[in-house]
Amino acid sequence: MKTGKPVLTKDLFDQYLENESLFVNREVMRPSYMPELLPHREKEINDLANVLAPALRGEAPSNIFIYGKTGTGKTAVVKLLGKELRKKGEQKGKKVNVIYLNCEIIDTHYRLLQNIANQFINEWNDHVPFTGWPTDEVYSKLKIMMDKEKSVTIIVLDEVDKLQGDEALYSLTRINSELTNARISVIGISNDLKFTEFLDPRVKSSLGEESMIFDPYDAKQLQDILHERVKFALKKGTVDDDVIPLCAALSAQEHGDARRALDLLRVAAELAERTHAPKVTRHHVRQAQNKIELDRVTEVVRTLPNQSKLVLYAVLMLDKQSKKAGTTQTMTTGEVYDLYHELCKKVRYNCLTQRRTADLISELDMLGVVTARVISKGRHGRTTEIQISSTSKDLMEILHEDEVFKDLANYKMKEQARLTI
DNA sequence: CTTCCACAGGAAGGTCTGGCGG
DNA sequence: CCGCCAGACCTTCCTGTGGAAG
Repeated sequence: MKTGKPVLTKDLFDQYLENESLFVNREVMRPSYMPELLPHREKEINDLANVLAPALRGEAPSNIFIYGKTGTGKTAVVKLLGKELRKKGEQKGKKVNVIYLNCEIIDTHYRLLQNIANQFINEWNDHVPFTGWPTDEVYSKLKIMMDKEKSVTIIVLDEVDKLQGDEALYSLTRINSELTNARISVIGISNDLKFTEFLDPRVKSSLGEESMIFDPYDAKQLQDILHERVKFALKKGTVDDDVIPLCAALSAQEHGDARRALDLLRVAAELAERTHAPKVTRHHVRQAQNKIELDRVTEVVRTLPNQSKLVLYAVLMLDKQSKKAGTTQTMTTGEVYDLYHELCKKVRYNCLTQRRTADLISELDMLGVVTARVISKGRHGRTTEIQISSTSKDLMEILHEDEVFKDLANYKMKEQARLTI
């Protein structure tokens, strides 16, 4: 830089490498990381182990359903036990297959069977293509493959409620009676307690032989989980004493979601690192909370339908205007609707009714983009008071990404009358 | 106390899309 | 391919209402 020459990339990276990193192993803090130790899930691990144990004697364990909110350790427990089971099976000479499938990605009957079948390809060289075969044929092929293997297979279906239709589940439960040498059992994981209510009764009875519920963690338990991970993820002494309790408390308020707690701490540490701070502090946690929330809101706004975007645009314009005038930053349904109406004409959209617009506003409220509450102004009627949420300051730019809204960037509001109110 | 504003928000019905069984 | 149905999305019409002004 002193010589005026362009900075070489090498120097840039050198600078990065010279910076002391707070992390020892960043991966440990990511949601995808599978820990060896799961604090406060000992009971669940034990119970599930008891259910699965028959697999080691070559018998099929009961099918089981596992419920629990996000971040309560369902997947982690199942994966951990799957690993153990495979290991133990090898030691004992009883082969146990554990196949983990996420039904959010593998969501149709065909793809489910295809994926299971392809787990066996290394031994028998047949391969099932990702499309082209009739589903029945995949099914019978699968049966042949499994019978040749003569082993117990445990199929884990994560997010099983995302699976389309129940034929897929039905055929999996039916398969046992058509196998001679092999056995399968199914573990279904879901965060929807009412999921089984809508299932075919036959599937329901055979699949729900056992069930387990994972309760959310409380703040104390979350602290233990965080401590356990921090040991491996961050350097010693880089985390202030009050940081972990804070992360735990904030996440416990939500749902007791361990994933959130870890995210919070990881983002906080990343922010600290970026500002070359020697330690992660409370301050960073607060910043992290804002960042996570901002990222969430940004994503929500990007994927909003255009009419909702336009309504939001009107809200943002009114907010900007009232701030310029130094008045309080709230507005009413009527004001928003009037401006929205104007904007509609400007961009040649067909304008929705006030009734519908009111619904869109309350949707924005539920998504946490704006805050809306019903108030009465006495003689001046009853209305909803709207405010943009604290994290939604710079949403205008996101809306401008959309072609339709670009033209509005230099659009000025006509009416000045309400400034005097 | 009554009045009455400016909406809230429920009910019912219309239109369109997309999946599904025959 | 067609008819059917469910559900998303809107409209029309409606009744209900908190509380400052009168």
